[in-house]
Amino acid sequence: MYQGGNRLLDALPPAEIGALRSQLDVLVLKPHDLMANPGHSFEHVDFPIDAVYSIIAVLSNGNGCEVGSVGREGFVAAEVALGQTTARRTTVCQVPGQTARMSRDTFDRSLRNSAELTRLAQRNITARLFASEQFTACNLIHPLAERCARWLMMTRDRVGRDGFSLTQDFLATMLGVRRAGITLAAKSLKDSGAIDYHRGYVEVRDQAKLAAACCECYATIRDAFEDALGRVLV
Amino acid sequence: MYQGGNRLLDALPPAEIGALRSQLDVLVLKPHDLMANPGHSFEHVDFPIDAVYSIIAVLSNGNGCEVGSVGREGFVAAEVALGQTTARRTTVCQVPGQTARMSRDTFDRSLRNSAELTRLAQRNITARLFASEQFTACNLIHPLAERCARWLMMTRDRVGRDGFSLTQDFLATMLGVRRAGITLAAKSLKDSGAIDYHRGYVEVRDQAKLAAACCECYATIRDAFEDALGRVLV
DNA sequence: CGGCGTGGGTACGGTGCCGTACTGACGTTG
DNA sequence: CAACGTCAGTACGGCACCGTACCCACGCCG
Repeated sequence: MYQGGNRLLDALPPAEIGALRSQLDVLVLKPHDLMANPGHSFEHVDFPIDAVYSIIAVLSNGNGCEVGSVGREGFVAAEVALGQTTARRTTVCQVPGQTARMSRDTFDRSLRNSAELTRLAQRNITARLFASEQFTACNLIHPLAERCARWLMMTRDRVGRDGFSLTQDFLATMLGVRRAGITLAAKSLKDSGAIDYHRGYVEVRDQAKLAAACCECYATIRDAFEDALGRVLV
Repeated sequence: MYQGGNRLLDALPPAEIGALRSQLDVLVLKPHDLMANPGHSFEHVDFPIDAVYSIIAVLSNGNGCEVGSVGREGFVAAEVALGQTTARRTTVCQVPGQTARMSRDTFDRSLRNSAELTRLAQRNITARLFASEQFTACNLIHPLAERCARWLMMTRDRVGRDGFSLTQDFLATMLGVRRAGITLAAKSLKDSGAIDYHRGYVEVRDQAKLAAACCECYATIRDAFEDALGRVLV
C-alpha cells in the first residue's frame, strides 16, 4: 500500500492518487536487481521512492554504459505509456531502496482513467528523451571529472539523501570509462571536500561545491525533469 | 497537397490519410533552414519526404552535436504528440528536399481523430528515444571512423537516395569532432570504394561495404525505426 | 588470527582525437 | 581571366583517457 514518496505520483490530484493507492505494492530493491531485460515483456511499472534505477545500453561486445536513470521524479518502463510492451534496454537497480510497483494492466487502465497521469507520464518521457540527448553531447564534449560530478549530483537528487551505496567500479561501468579514471576524479572531489567515500559508500558533503564541479548538463537535465513535474493550469 | 513519400503517413489506413491529405502543404527545404529553436513554440509539424532534419544539442560554449535526425521514417516536432508545445532543441534542415507540413493545431486534432496516427507517432517517439540512448553509448565507445560510416548510412536511408549534399565541415559539426578527423575517415571510405565525394556532394557507391564499416549501432537503430513503422494487427 | 574477497590507489606505455593552422584545388562571380 | 570563397588534404604538438597490471587496506569469515 503506497503512502507517498514518488514525486510523479504525488503530483496527481488527491482523488486520482487515492484510487491508485491500493493498486501499488511497496517493495525493497537490492543493488543490481533486474527490472527489465531486452526482448522480454514489461510485467509491471515501478515508481521509485528512494531507490534509483539505471537504464543501460549493452553493446554486442558486452561493453555498455548508462543511458538514463530513474528515481522518485519518474517511473520505470515508461515506454509502456507509449504502447511499447517489450523492453529494449537492461534496467537494473543502481541504488537500493523502496519502490512502488503496479502491474502493467493496472497502469494501462489508470492511464485511460486519468488524464493527469497520462499528462505527467508523457511529460516525464519528453524529459527522458531530452536527458538522453544531452548525454549524447555530454559524453563527447565534457571531461570525465565533470561528468562524474554530474552523475553524483543527479543520483543524490534521485535518492533524496546525501549518502548512498556506490563503488567506483560500478560508477566506472555506468559512465563507460575505466575505474582508474574514476579514482582520480573522485579523489579530487574528496580532496576539495565536496564528497567523502569509503569502501562502497559515498556521501555528498558540500552540495554547492559538487554542483560547481558538474558540467552544465546537470542543471539542464534537472530543470527538464522539474518542468515535467509542474502542474499546468489550463 | 500531399501525394505520398513520408513512410509514417503512408503507413496510415487509406481513409485516414485521405482526410489528412488536404491539410498538408508540401514545401522545399534549403540546407540549414531552421525548423525549431529552443524556447520557441512549435508552429507546425513536418513529415519529411526526401529532406532530412538534424536535431542538435547546443551547449553554452556554442559547441554542439547532432543528437537525432529525422527523415521520411518519422516526423519533426514529435514532442507535440506528447503535449510539449515549446521546442528544447535546435532543429535544422540537414539534407535539402521536400517535406509535408501541417499546423500544430491540425496535428493535435488529427491525433484525437486517428488512433492509428497516435500509435505510429508514439512508436516513432520510442524509436527516437532508443536511438538517442544508443548514440550516448556509441559516442563513448565506438571509434570515429565507424560512427562516420554509420551516419552516412543512416542519412542515405532517410533521404532514400545514394547521393546527397554534404560537406565534411558540416558532418564534423554533426558528429562533434574536428573536420580533419572526418577527412581521414572519409578518405579511407573513399579509398575502399564504399563512397565517393566531391566538393560538398557525397555518393554511396557500395552500400554493403559502407554498412560493413559501420558500428553495430546502425543496424540496431534502423531496426528500431522499422519496427516503429510496422502495422500491428491486434 | 590468518585467509580471502572486495574496494581503492597508482603506474606506464599507447592511442585516438583535439586545436590550430597552412596549403592547394575547384567553382563561381564580376 | 583574375579574384575570392568554399571545400578538402595534411601536419604536429598536446592531452585525455585507454588497457593492463600490481599493490595495499579494510572487513568479513572460518
